Amino acid sequence: MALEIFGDRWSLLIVRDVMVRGYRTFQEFLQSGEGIASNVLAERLKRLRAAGILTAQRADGDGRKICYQLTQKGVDLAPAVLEIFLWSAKYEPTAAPPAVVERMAHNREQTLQEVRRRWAANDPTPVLPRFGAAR
Amino acid sequence: MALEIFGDRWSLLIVRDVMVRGYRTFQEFLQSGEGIASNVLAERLKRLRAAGILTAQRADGDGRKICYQLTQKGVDLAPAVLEIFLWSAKYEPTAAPPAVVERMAHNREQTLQEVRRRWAANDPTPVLPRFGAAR
DNA sequence: ACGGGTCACTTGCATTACGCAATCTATTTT
DNA sequence: AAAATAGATTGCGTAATGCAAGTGACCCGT
Repeated sequence: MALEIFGDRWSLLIVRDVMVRGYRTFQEFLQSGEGIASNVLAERLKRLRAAGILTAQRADGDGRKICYQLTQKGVDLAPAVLEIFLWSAKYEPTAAPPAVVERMAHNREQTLQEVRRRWAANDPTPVLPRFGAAR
Repeated sequence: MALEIFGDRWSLLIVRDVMVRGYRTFQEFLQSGEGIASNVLAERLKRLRAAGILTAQRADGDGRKICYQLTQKGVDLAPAVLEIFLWSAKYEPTAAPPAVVERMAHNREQTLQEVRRRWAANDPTPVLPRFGAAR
């Protein structure tokens, strides 16, 4: 059940960060406040690419940066990520404002549409603002 | 994002097994074909109970067996489990018949209702028959 | 009521994964 | 050219995992 890929503490978190927080680069993932180690991050990014969930390319304008993006397979995880987020919001203390959670819970399809739209448009604007999204 | 609880290879698999395959006992989990080790299984069951996702009680009729059940918090994971299952069915080889997957994808709410109904009625009949559910 | 089997774990131990800090190479900035 | 930055990689100690064997409680047929 996909747990060969997501059966660890970090993979889904990375997917979520690129999906709803608009993260693109190694540094952004590293400094996301979750505390992943750099070697583990490198290994997970490699694995997510191998699994066809992320793609990577050098950023134009800065040849050092590598720009990670979701594939179709990756963005198709949006419903799962959303449901996990909603469950977490219900049962765990979260920094996300209740109003935002409420809106996402009642407009799931609209929220997903928005995620897909931003993905298709390569729009890195966060779906969830900076308040810690889903801890 | 709940990954302190599910950030491992086995926890969600256990939840799925009790949720849709009707598993209740240690032996059933152990022999589910996934290959979890008994010490790890014991530890995960303990953790899921501590997290308030499972409860345990001795089976009436056999004082050796311990009957694990989902809590409300546990059954509320159904949407997330369903979405992960659908994603897996789409992108991984699965033993589940395409017709079944199709039906679940198009009748999500009905499928979830059925899971909740069986949970409320304490009905261990598998939602997914024996074909390997969601590998 | 005794012996064998079942059930839910535990224990011991080798292997693997992880967290952390330091280091490396390529590229960009000053 | 020198310093800084980005994306990793390496070394190492600790924690988690897999595997086989063992433990104690309980059931069942004789």
